[in-house]
Amino acid sequence: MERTFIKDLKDHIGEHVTVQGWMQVLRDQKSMQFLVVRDRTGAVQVAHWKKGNPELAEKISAIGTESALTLSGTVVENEVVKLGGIEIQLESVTVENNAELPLPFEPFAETLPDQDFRMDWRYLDLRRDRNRLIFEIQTTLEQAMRNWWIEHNYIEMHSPKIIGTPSEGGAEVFSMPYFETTAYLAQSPQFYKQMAMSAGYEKVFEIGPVFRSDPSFTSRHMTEFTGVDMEISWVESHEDVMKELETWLTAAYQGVADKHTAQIQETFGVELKVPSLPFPRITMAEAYDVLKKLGYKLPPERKGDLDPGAERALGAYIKQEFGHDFVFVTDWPATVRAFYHMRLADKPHLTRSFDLLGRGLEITTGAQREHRYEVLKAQALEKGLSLEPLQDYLNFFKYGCPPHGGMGLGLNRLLMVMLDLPNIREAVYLFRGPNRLNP
RNA sequence: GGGGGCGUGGUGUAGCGGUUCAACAUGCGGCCCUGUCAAGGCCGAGAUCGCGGGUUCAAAUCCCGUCGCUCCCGCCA
Repeated sequence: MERTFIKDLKDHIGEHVTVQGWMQVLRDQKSMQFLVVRDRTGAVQVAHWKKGNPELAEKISAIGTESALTLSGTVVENEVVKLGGIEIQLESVTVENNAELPLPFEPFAETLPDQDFRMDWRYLDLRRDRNRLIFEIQTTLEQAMRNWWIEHNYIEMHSPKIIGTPSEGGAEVFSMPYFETTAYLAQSPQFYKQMAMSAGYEKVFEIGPVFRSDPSFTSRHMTEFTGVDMEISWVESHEDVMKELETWLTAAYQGVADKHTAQIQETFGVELKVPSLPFPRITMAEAYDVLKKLGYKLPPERKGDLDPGAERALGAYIKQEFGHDFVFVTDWPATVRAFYHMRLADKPHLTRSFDLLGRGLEITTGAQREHRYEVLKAQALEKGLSLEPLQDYLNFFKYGCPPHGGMGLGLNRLLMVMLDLPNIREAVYLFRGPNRLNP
């Protein structure tokens, strides 16, 4: 038995074929039966005259919506058929199940079941073309990212996710028993990609899971998500990191655009635009001026930081002024940044760091790192961190670590921005949040 | 952790003190229909309106508590 994909049926007119897929609709009439069968490549109408084979007719009548089936028949052209002008005249069918669906499966429905309910039945929700397309796009996106890295001599790393010391110091770490001691789930590959700089790998990337124990109930947070990290050596400033990042991200967009532009327009109503280079850049000080001009009021306790509303306002401003979806906000105050961010030489209260906003959503944080052992130690102490648990990390910089920098990007957030998805739960295969561990 | 919103048949909604208030759509089951196509027509099953308490002659409807979901803020990617 050789399977034919539905998109290829037009090349098999008059031939006997076998098709495998799901039964989307059954129209069971007095003398005829019509099925719409869908596989990953499309949908086709299948017709059967009851009189010819009453036994088969009875079998067809019993097929439940969304049953998986293998069918064979002859492909015929028929311009009356609205679905592609062809149909299969059915000869036999094998049905894998007939159970009633717990949720409606309506490809054209305007209202979907509640988000939480759909997550309970995620494996059925994922069958919808729109959802499958998201993960086809994700696959293309990751491949384009990877192609670029490989062309530019990056080394891929897989750092451990079970770690002995919280990697960025906060309370937002998951801990777990680990034999006679306690282990933590990595909040980021931050320390390990910097270790690769000390190891002399010069340019590394990693795509891997990231765990955050934040009790965040928003449309853009998860307790486990896919992090995309890069780190490069011999940079002179965070500007070098931003240049690398924007070039790479543009290539990733190009990869998706080459393959999916039409589908994205059709399914998400979004015109996928490959961002132009360079991305707009704005210092935090300038951002404050813009926000003041826009009349956006930041609470005084923010102290040089932004809040989500300010980020959205900035994103809209950049879109209006520069026609760009992305903006780098640079030179963040040291008070709101991690201790390992390098400071500006002439303004030590500011860091050589940046966030990348996509359509007003924070998708990336990056910086040049402080690679000088003594300075790094001093900055850790200044933040009130104790050096002892950090010692393994600090040691990376003792024996000839080049100046370096890098960034971390949320893959799911990037998909949200790219496809204009309203909720990160749509941009992940299975959502994990404070109240969601199953399925 | 703080704040707002929502919880009505399988699913999505309407009703928001009494009077067709338990409805509509869809799905499901049955019957009808010579080719349908998001098919159509008729009939039917299916909800003590999240749960507990209170107010009232009367509660899906008002109040309190509780649980669940959701969004925003905090935190971040």
